[in-house]
Amino acid sequence: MIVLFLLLAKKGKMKDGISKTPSRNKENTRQRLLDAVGEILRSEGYQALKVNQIAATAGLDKKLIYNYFGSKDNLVGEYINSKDFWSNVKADSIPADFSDGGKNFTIEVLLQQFDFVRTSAELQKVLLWRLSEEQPFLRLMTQNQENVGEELFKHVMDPYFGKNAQDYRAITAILVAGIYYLNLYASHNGSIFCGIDLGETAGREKIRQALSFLIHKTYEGLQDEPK
Amino acid sequence: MIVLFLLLAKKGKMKDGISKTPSRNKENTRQRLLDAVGEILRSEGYQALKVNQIAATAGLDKKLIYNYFGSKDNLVGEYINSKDFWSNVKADSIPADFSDGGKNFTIEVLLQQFDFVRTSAELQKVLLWRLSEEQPFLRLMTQNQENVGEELFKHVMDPYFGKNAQDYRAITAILVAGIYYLNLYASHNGSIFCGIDLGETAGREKIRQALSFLIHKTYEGLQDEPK
DNA sequence: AGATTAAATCACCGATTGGTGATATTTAAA
DNA sequence: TTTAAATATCACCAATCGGTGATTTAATCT
Repeated sequence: MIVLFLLLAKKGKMKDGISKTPSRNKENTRQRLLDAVGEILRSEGYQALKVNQIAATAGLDKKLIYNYFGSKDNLVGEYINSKDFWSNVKADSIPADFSDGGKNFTIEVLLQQFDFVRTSAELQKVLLWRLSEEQPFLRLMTQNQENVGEELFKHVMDPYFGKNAQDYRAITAILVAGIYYLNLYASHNGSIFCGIDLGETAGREKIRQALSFLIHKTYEGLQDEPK
Repeated sequence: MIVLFLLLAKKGKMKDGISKTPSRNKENTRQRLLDAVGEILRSEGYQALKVNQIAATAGLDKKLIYNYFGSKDNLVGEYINSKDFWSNVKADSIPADFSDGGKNFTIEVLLQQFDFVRTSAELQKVLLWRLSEEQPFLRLMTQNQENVGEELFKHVMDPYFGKNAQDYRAITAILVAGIYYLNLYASHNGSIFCGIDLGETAGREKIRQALSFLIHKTYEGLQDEPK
């Protein structure tokens, strides 16, 4: 009985008594390695993405990384490319009307982005990674992000703000950057920044109100004012 | 003649023909190790702060790190503690009058901070470090920063904004965080963020104007408006 | 000058890193 | 059933990591 179990287990036909996909399967193995990358990235960050670690997490031999992906960078790159981190920013994500120059849409996206970055360990790790290393696949991801944003700016905000379009972009740049940094900061250091406790609901609510306030004032003050 | 030169050089009494402090000097050696930490931090970042690397940069044996500091962390910690990264934010750094609730002072500090982070490789590396690892001496530095800011908020801005004090803090938190992130971003990734090129003078000028604009609007709109 | 002590170097340790050639095992085809 | 090919594992490599005991070198004191 025990022998039978071990035999089946070794054949990869069993897991908790339920048969699973055979382990000796190229596609399945590739996916397990890709999944391991995600798991490590989320839990420990890019620094922990070592070949041995990935293989151990996947429960496979590290040689397979080289067999199926050629290198660790290729494996990691394929994982990153398979993800779409900016889906919630896309114009078609929320079928809003842009008659207000995208004001409400912008507020919506910023607040949404604030919560998303806060709750997504993976995005946090990737953002940090992007600040720490220069990797081709990270460049690709960055280019992707810029393209998504450019589409919005060009068709919605630029026409609305006219000659002040660049000023509006600069403001959103600061706000988005602020959203990123605050969340990265809160995750690793004490969560108090400028006296605001980002670990508390009240503190985060203040940040949300501030974002909303700043966008409101921007749409008020930047529309007509020359220069 | 050659023998004499080698002898003197070996004795550490010569450098480019000029006598220097003797190499067999505890204080001097400690300082050389501390200096090496700074040099590596500025040029390669916290990830490169390995024991072997530090010793090699200082031109000394790594054993001395343990002899004089006990551990690498102690050495690095002593280096970090010896620095004051927030000198330009202190209230006494610029003897301004705060009759405007610190409005001009705030703008001044933010713009100054923007340039300082941009041009200081060391501060950038430390900020990144703080987002990546939890280290006791980084906690200390963070606490220091919070204390400096708290002093300003409590005595200058809080009284001015009254019940909206927390809202003002949230806004500055976003702006400061934005300043940090934008500069970190520009150093490692392509310098274009939200279509603003941070590598160009023009792009950075837009950011400065945006900071100034947002503070102006904040002082306008947050002073009287209830809630 | 010789002895004492502080300062610095050297040689080595076990663990971990990325990477590879040889080998074993399983599946599928003949 | 035998063979061939795909899949996965194993054993090992050189380089680097943090860390330490033994030793050598230089400065200081008598």
